[in-house]
Amino acid sequence: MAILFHNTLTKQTEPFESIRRGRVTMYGCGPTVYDFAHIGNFRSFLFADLLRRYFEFMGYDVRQVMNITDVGHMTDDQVADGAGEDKMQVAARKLKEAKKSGGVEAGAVENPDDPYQVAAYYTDAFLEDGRKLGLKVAFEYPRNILRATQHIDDMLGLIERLVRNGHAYVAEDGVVYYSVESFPEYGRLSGNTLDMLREGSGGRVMEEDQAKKRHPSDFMLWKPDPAHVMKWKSPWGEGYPGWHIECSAMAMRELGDVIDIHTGGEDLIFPHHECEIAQSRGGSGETAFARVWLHVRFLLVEGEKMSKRLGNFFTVRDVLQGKVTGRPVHPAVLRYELIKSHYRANMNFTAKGLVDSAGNVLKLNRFVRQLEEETGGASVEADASHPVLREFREALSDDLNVAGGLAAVLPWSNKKPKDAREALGVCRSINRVLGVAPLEPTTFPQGVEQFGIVHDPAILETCRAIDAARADRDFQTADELRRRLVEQGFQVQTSRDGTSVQQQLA
RNA sequence: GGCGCCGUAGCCAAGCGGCUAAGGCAGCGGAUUGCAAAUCCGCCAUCCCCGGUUCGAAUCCGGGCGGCGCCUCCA
Repeated sequence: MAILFHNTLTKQTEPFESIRRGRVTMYGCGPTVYDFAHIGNFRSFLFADLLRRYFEFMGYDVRQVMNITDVGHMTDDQVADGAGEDKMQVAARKLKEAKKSGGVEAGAVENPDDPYQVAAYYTDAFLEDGRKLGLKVAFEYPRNILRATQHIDDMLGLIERLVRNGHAYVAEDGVVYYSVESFPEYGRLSGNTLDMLREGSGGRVMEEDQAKKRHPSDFMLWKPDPAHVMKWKSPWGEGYPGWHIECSAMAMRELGDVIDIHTGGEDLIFPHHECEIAQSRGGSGETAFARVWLHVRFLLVEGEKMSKRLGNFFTVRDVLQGKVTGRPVHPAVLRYELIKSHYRANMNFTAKGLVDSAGNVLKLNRFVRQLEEETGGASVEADASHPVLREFREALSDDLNVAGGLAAVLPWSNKKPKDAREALGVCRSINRVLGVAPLEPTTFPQGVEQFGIVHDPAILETCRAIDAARADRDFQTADELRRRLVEQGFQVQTSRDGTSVQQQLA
């Protein structure tokens, strides 16, 4: 069966064929660690995760690599390459403020002026969030998640090659620039042309800075700057790398000169990915860097662009702690919410959507739990021709149509299956991709409670009190106790068999 | 102004030229219940607009309109 993807590079939906049969190499742009990652970032990371799980589900041997940008790039790079304030310093200042106001636990970062400590703090936070949301690659750190600061040598090697073969030059200010005019295909990915870029740059960049470049779109590979907080020795003086070079250097180091798939948010198409292609191909001489480029659309929050000003800017921890719904959200619910719609359509993140997702996640888990009880947990490997598996596979094979896949699973899970063991096998197969029912025990060894099952003795005692009151026909007391449990975020079921509660997942 | 993606019910969303347009949430009616919740049964859209191709289009083509992104750091 054909696997189809909409390739940004060709602007067409085309059949996928990996470079090496049965193997896929994937590179995805990861987070910068100057702050906590937000849900928009995670939509993109989860897309890469889903893609990787899909290929594994299809029997491919997958190697997925992601970067962590822990080099402090500059706040005003757009005005003049390397201008403004170092983002690590901004992060340090914010951390100090947060420590004062108690926003960050004291001692979390001993010395905020040490950029490596700041980076380590936010890297840990990212990994923690990623693991909660079932991001497989987050469990492989430090393998497969590479930090830019650990790969300066790879970057220097690539820059050297680019200078040597004429794709890069040292300008009179000592900065090493990539010459976009040396690479005829610059602009192919984004649909830009050098002429258009030249015009478009008018009035937006500082003339004096541009004068040192051969073309306004030439971008920085290395900037000598001994005063910079994070700096490394190089043939062009002590300084720091440009922000595009890390991805090229690390992807090629880990995955080879040509990779199968490169992913990222749609905003990265230009300039970041355009520049990556230019650097990588300039260095390798290959006719491609990534054969397929996949880009995730932006996420909106309640119909609006997420911004700190509008107050609709949410980190993963904000959502999990209940900042959106008013009660804690189970990580599987957030995972489901962020993967349920097609990656090439804008998704609208809403409190209502989260609650809806919680309903579906609960339903799927209930279904799996029932099957486990019925079979004692013994599943039968489901035949690939099973209608649900087939539909699921076909939907995902069509440009990773998760919604279509869910459309096959949800109606099916509403009905009692004929063969429970086979059904359980189907669920387990599908869950290797979705990762929500349940959150896989292999990837969540500890720390995440079973879905909705309540162990709190005080709560269970209240349930017994309700039973007692109802037995006495003291309905006023029973109703009052029930009302309190509901207020605390529990779903309460009273029946002849006694009162039981389930934790709301969102 | 240039490049690209998207547009199916209140919300999410399937659909890839042909049975009465999946499914979920919400809503409504009913069963059940001390009352609820949960559960079960039933109801709930002609597919952004216009034109074309076709025996037949939500599905293909052309033109609009709308949303979003990029062209400047950003998933």
